[in-house]
Amino acid sequence: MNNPLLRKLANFTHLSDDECSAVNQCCNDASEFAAREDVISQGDRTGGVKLLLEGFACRYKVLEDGRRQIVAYFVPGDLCDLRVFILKRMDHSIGAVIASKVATISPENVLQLTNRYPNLTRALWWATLVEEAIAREWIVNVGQRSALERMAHLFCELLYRFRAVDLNHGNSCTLPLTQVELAETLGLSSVHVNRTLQELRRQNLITLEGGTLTIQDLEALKELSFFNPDYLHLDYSSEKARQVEREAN
Amino acid sequence: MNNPLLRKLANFTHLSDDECSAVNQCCNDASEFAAREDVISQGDRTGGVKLLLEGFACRYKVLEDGRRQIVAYFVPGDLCDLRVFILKRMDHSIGAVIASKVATISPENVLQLTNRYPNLTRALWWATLVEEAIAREWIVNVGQRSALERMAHLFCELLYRFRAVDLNHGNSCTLPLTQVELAETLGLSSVHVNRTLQELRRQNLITLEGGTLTIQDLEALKELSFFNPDYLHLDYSSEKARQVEREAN
DNA sequence: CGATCGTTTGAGTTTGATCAAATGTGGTGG
DNA sequence: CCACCACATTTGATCAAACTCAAACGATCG
Repeated sequence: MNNPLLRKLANFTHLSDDECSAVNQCCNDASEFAAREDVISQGDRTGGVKLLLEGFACRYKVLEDGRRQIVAYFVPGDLCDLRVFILKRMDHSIGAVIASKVATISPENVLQLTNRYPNLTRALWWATLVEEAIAREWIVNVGQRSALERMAHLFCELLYRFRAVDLNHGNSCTLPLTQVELAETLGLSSVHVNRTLQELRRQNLITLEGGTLTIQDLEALKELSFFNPDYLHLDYSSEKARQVEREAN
Repeated sequence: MNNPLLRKLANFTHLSDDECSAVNQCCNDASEFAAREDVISQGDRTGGVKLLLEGFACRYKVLEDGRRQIVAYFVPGDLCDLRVFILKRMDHSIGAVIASKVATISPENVLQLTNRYPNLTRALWWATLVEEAIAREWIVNVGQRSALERMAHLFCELLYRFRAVDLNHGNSCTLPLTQVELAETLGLSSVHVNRTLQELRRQNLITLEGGTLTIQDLEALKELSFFNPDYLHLDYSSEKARQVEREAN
């Protein structure tokens, strides 16, 4: 199970060996992208579905006057909308933040998967719904939360998402963003990001260095930012919970 | 064609009579909601897919301390995620802003539609993708744009969306929100919304009274807010364009 | 060893928030 | 018809959060 997508989907349901290998076969067409290289750019014709296998990437939009807003992060296992190919052109860009490995699943393969494996299809829909929920939460984040809360909330979300694909190390995960990029994510200036980071460090809530984020006090960070993980729908009450239980015994 | 959903989908593709009547049959189970009444609340078990037939509604999330963020508007013809029922519980609420008529399409009916009508299914996917694109644009809006730009951008979007379902009157459309609700949409204080509205009026760009928004100078408003309608994927280059052309001749 | 990029710091400014009060506006009941 | 109430809008004054500009500092890399 070295496919992060499969690890992610396991949070929603159990997948059969058949389903797993079908997914794996679709991921053969993978290519490498350099740090800060676009995987696909605003205005491009849409093609297959992009799946991040390794690395870290983001969706972003650029305004005519150059302002940039990052609207989503891609953690390994994340894919862009299953149905992108329905649209003619991309209305935003996807860029690798660090060197990344991205699989492209052709429209045909997507349709084959969804035609043959209903259970897998449900899992992919789940992933899509979670992606949408995250976008909504980001609106709440920039719309309502203060700079400190905003950043804290983002960090909580990231840890949860890395955990969901087993790519955390305890309360640490990779976060290879510059402060400028963090600013473009949070709707703040880079100077203010710097000061907000310092404040979080001062309160001994996090450390962030060398592209690694460590959350020293997750509970405090969650409380500070009103973080409620429900929107991630990491539904440990179902399959995975039972599996976790079995392993625990 | 008095079903706003069908009018909306016509922006993407031509639907056969069969497909149209299939959709219409699914909309029989409709109920009325009073102004400011919740259609479905955060934490509720998910049920069928909600489709707004008449009125105006919004998605919103409430933080523990009472702050509220509206994360989406529903214009007639809009539906919430086709696959909500995959999730156990709602992570946000949907509320009627004014008295509204909402159809509930059962999961079974959704599955039947998508099994039988591939073309219709593509159209529904398109609608879902547009919804996601709007959410991303809202992140850009609150993240990067100034109060004035933000409000102008929202108004442009609204007009385009009402146009897409033929519910505009020239450059006017319904906008039955209080300034407090506008504030909760734009991530501003209600006081500042008031002043920003005044500024837009002072520049003779809009009027807003009695729940009706009129855009007096759409071009100027678009320019002011860097509004680029691409993200709405109202693809007049395809079917509808041809239809419009035919009608024009 | 410059050159480049990212981070940090300081000072001054601006945007937008908060608080408080006044002013419409529509609806209800006497 | 008017008094009253609830609610929304408008205005003013004050204040804080966050931005901008500018410069310095520190890594890393060819």
